Amino acid sequence: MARRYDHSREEIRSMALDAAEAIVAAEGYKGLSARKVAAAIEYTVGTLYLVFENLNDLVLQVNGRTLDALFERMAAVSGPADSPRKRLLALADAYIAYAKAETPRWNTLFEFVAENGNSLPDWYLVKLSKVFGLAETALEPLSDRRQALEVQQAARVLWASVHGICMLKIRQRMDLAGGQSTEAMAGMLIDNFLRGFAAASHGDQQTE
Amino acid sequence: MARRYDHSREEIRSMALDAAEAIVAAEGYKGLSARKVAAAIEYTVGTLYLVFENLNDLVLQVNGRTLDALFERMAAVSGPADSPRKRLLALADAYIAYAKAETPRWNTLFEFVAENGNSLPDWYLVKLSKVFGLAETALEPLSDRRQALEVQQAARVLWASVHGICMLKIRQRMDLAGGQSTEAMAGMLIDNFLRGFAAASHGDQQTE
DNA sequence: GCATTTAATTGAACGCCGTTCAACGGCTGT
DNA sequence: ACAGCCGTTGAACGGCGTTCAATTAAATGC
Repeated sequence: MARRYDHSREEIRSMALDAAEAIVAAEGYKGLSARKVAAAIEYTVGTLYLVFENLNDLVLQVNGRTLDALFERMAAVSGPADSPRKRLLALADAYIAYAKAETPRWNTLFEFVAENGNSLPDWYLVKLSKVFGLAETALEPLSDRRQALEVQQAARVLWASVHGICMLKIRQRMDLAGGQSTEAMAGMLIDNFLRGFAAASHGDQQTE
Repeated sequence: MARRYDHSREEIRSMALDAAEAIVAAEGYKGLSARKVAAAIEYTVGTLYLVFENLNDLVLQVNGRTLDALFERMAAVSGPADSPRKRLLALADAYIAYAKAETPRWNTLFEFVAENGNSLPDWYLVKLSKVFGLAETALEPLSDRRQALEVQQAARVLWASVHGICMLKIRQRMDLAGGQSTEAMAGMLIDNFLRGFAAASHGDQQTE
């Protein structure tokens, strides 16, 4: 049995990604294997290696799709008419909602990363930047009174923080949150950070 | 070759943990295997399973040690004479310094977690709480003017956020930080959050 | 219409992995 | 001297990622 040509390379590629996403959603990152993906699309392992460099590559593509989905969901709630605070809260809620709804997929985003020596391809970094960019865009109106770089840095600090809160809650189901919901924690973060950010004029220093 | 009795169960246990820590430090979590640990302590795989439930159990113990080390380092820099802000900044710096110095060990803390269905044993949660507790203690002086619960929640939000920042920087070596150092990002977070937290009296709401 | 080339696909093979457990053989008590 | 104990072994099982010679159907040339 060879030379079937039922599907083009591109078709096989997307079938494999679909199958991999389904397996991850059902069994998590750990449950994913080349043999399972191959079986699901009714090809054999060898074929997968014609289309993907290796399993890491496949997972990276899956994560790329996840980042796209995340971006879509977040972009949909970010109305330009709203205040920075409202936009950030909406973005955080959307992020948290996605992480809760698609926990295995979201987890895979981070369970994977550390493996290949910390070097991610450019196309992946671009997708990541797009997600971060939403927070930056939301904060942009503040650039009147503040240096643009500082606002950008604030957006990234805030977004990394929202992610940290989300991580804490979802990964370890901890009672370390003091009884707050993920959304409430993110809200507390955003409110206090923005209040502090607005209060400080550029160059201010706290001394104690 | 049987019945050597060179070492007690407890000795084997700690030798295995030492070996596992060394392997993780050298090759990361992914490089760890039961066979490698066994070879390093000059026993065979079977023996490991008399002393640990399974490999997950072994890694959990390793992570327990990591949390202990983290706590020690952080506790050492947290002087009660300092202001909450200074203490938090010092804690964040110590946390970041540990994560940088012992990156594979620190990464293992989070690469492991999601595996066993999100249930962590009590002794592990206690160790985690101790680390979080340092941030809570640092913020305690604020409890004069604020409800104790709110201060505790703020500490946890802040700590999860510091972790998120650390994660972002260390796991993906990203330029998504806008050129700031990890310490600068954590400092920006803490300064703005605390300024905002101090400015808001209890029950205040931002409406826009 | 047949033979040859081409390339898509296979699946066995390699060396790993976590985990289990029947068997081994020094040690201890009698 | 012997039996039984039990700490320890290591082969075995099923699964993993990855490779690549072999297979075979389609495309091409004649």
